Amino acid sequence: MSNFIIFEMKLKLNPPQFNYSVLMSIEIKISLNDGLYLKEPQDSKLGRNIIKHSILMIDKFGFESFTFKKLAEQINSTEASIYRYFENKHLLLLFLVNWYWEWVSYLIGINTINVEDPKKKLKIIIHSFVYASKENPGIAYVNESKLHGIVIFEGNKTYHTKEVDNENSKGFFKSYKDLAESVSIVISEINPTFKYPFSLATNLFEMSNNHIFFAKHLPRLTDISIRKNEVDEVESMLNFFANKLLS
Amino acid sequence: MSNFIIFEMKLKLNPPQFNYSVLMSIEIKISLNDGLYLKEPQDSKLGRNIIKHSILMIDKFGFESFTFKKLAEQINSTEASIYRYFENKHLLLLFLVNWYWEWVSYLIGINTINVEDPKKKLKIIIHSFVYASKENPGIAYVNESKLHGIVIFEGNKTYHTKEVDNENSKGFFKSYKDLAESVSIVISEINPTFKYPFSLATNLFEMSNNHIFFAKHLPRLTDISIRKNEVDEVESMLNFFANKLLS
DNA sequence: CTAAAATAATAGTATTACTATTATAAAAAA
DNA sequence: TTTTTTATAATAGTAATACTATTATTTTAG
Repeated sequence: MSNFIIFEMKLKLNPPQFNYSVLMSIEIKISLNDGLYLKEPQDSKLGRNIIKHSILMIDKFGFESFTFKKLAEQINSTEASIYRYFENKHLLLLFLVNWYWEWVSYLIGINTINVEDPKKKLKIIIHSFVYASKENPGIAYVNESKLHGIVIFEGNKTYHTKEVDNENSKGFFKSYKDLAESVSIVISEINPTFKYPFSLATNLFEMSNNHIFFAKHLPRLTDISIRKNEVDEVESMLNFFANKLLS
Repeated sequence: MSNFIIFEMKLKLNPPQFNYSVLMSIEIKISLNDGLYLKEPQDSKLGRNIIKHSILMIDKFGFESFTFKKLAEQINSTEASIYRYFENKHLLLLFLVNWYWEWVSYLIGINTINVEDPKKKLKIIIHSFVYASKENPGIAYVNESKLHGIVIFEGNKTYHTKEVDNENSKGFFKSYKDLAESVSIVISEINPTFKYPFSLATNLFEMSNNHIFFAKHLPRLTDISIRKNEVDEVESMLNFFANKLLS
């Protein structure tokens, strides 16, 4: 697992001496394939700013009209400085999406700890797919909710390029594949004779994103409606599909 | 239905007179929402050339690196002339993808004529999703097989843009929605109590394209393998999913 | 044969996606 | 503390892209 946890202790000495308080903060750092960036953005203020504001800007204006120049203006830096962190905007998007895949894996990990029943596990997995954004906001420079929006909107542009095979060989999709595999294991625990555990795993993930999108933008392509709570409905639908297929 | 058929008769008079032969050709013209183009490309030689070679070039080099300039060079025309047919390359892609959706609808239409049993109908639908390209090549200027490749690779870029809502309101996705609806009707015939006929319809279509792609480029995301015949396998998988869900 | 329409040729513009160079500021090492 | 290293900012420049505009030439239709 490429997630790890840093415990950081801050000692705040209020004047006068002896009258002090101790503050403890826990921070999760998700570490990703280092081919995705030129310089680890999570380790510097500028880097974290790039992450933070690229999420906000891509969410707001869309990936196509997002440029490093505009981002630089936004964070009062320069195009050249951003290029020292990311080779190009496609790899920045890939970084963000990988971050999201790892985040979902992490959520599934902590929420299924001590859960034995694979059926319950799969329910939690489905919940994590749909509600990944609403969980406790873990990292200050990542708005998980908007990042989820980006994954829904732009996620599959990361692999629908002529560079897939090349990038795949460098492990740029490993986080997604690991996620799919861990889900497929649960699926096989529920029904060891089920022939399509990987396909179902990815399909549940893709379907979750697709139908949240369809409900909002192309409602005639789905039975989910935003009039009710669309994410709840998507969750029920995925549970229904999974249960029926694995029964 | 926006498909119609033109019967055209060509009379070839071989010199000398009286020694003649008659040649009859049937051509299908798929007509699409006229907001997709500035000038109907199917009605002129240059227009048909644009369609033909844009399919070949997008399939070969990918949508991102496809430009009107390169296309113009390829067909010995000019950028400006292409712009008289299509406002921009995104709308050209949307035109092509709509053409494909209509083509699949057309195939389903002719192949399910006189078929009563909705289960058989759904089987034919799934076969059409997977094998749309291998059916009789209908139109000289469209390489259906490569167009299917484009839909697999670039299809969902057509709606993952900030213009979706605007373009949807102009009916630019009508062909897809009509296709989904016609499939959903068959699904409801099979099982009238099934709660997600539209979702299943689109999911079967998307899944077909996704898993053909995954098998080739991200094999750990699917159970389909290219070692065997991947399209056949996808077809079996979709049939299994549909049958199980509707049972 | 003429008029109208379609296409080609050519030129030009703002923006994008970068690369390169130098100056300055901040952090780490001596 | 000073020096050295490293990170960032400022500035400039380039090839390609996604167009628009204008005029010339060719094709088609009446």
